[in-house]
Amino acid sequence: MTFEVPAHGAKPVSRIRQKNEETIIKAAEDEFARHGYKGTSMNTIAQNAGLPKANLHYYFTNKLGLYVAVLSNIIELWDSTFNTLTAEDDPSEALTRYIRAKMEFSRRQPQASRIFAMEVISGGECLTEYFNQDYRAWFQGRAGVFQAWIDAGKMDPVDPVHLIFLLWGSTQHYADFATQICRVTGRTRLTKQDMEDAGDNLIRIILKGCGLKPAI
Amino acid sequence: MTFEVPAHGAKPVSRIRQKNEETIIKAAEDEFARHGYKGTSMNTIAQNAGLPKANLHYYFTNKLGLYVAVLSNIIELWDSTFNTLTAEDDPSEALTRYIRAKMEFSRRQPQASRIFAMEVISGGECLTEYFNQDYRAWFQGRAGVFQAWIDAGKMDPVDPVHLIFLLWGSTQHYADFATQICRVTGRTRLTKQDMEDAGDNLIRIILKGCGLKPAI
DNA sequence: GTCTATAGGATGATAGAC
DNA sequence: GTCTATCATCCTATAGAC
Repeated sequence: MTFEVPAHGAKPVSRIRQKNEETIIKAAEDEFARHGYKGTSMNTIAQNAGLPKANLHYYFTNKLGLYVAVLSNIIELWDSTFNTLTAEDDPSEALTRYIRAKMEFSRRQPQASRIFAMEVISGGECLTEYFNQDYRAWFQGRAGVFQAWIDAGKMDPVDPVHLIFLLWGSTQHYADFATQICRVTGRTRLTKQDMEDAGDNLIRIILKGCGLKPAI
Repeated sequence: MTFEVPAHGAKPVSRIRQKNEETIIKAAEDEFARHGYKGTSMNTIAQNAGLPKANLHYYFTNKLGLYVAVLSNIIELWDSTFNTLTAEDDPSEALTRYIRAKMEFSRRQPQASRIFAMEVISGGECLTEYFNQDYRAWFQGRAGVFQAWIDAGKMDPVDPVHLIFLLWGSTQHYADFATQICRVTGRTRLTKQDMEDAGDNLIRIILKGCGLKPAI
């Protein structure tokens, strides 16, 4: 268990506040993923969190504030998955690891993926802070890793930027479109095995498509 | 110009009704794509359509009715793009054509793609009619085309079902996540050229990844 | 810190004149 | 078929007692 050490001058975060905020954010995540920002009411979140509605406003002032808190939470998770690749890595191994990590994310955090997707689809106004200069630089850095591999003759000269979109689109699809996938394949939900099969398939096609030998 | 020939006993569809319904659906599409179902108000749609709010209710009774009408419209477009592949086709040519068609759809009908995506992400309750037995059979048929190619030794033994999800996910990403793509690449919008480059890249990687020689 | 009661605003829907 | 005026509902947010 870790203690919150408040910065000098900042208010200490009480144990009870931390716990309640977590409960509320969790409940909010489920609702926002299912019904979008507007489609979610503070009332429903309060019920799912087992707290009176006024408490949500006590902790988060606004509905928008709560939503942004949920989004920030998601983005922390997002970033943590994103920095596994370096130019020194073996391309096959690194790409395999990355695809597995993204599929694992789609499996374990589908709501997070969906909230992020809905936010981006509807213009992503709450993500302007996130989609800033740093983000663009970070993205160029990621693309640079692929470019380094290409320049070293380790993989085909594909467009690194579009390769990243291919990786994102194909892996996130399993979280965001799970409903459609289940309907079409006659499943009620996607099992761990389903997701691993999907990941293996992506790894096989994308690696070969980039002129890489499978690392497995 | 085609005339609407009403079925026996059905009400004739007046010229003015047809025109107004089109105007309303178009305005509704823009709003639903941008703000989702709940986030869209009949008031705003009416303003964008240049009609008084009460007219919307005259033509569509419900907000839900209007939304379903918009969705149906989208699904017609959807289906028309989906039946280009047959087992007799050359796999490389057919896949190339299919990816191009999907990218063209993402370019020309991004709102349609986004509305469909948001509906699926949030559970797709309005699509239960669409996601029916026929849909599943149709999907199996599509997968069967790939399986036939595999059985004939024309391509690698990839999982046909997951290949379809790869095609869908990677192409739709360019419509649904256009905001993120623009932010990250420093564009204000995706041009026709951007989309063609993206399509070419997908074609190169996916065809090679399935053991197919490029058809171009 | 917690919770009830309620203000204040927006929205879907309809009645009814034209 | 068109449009104004209005109702009823729901939701965010806050005041104020405990």
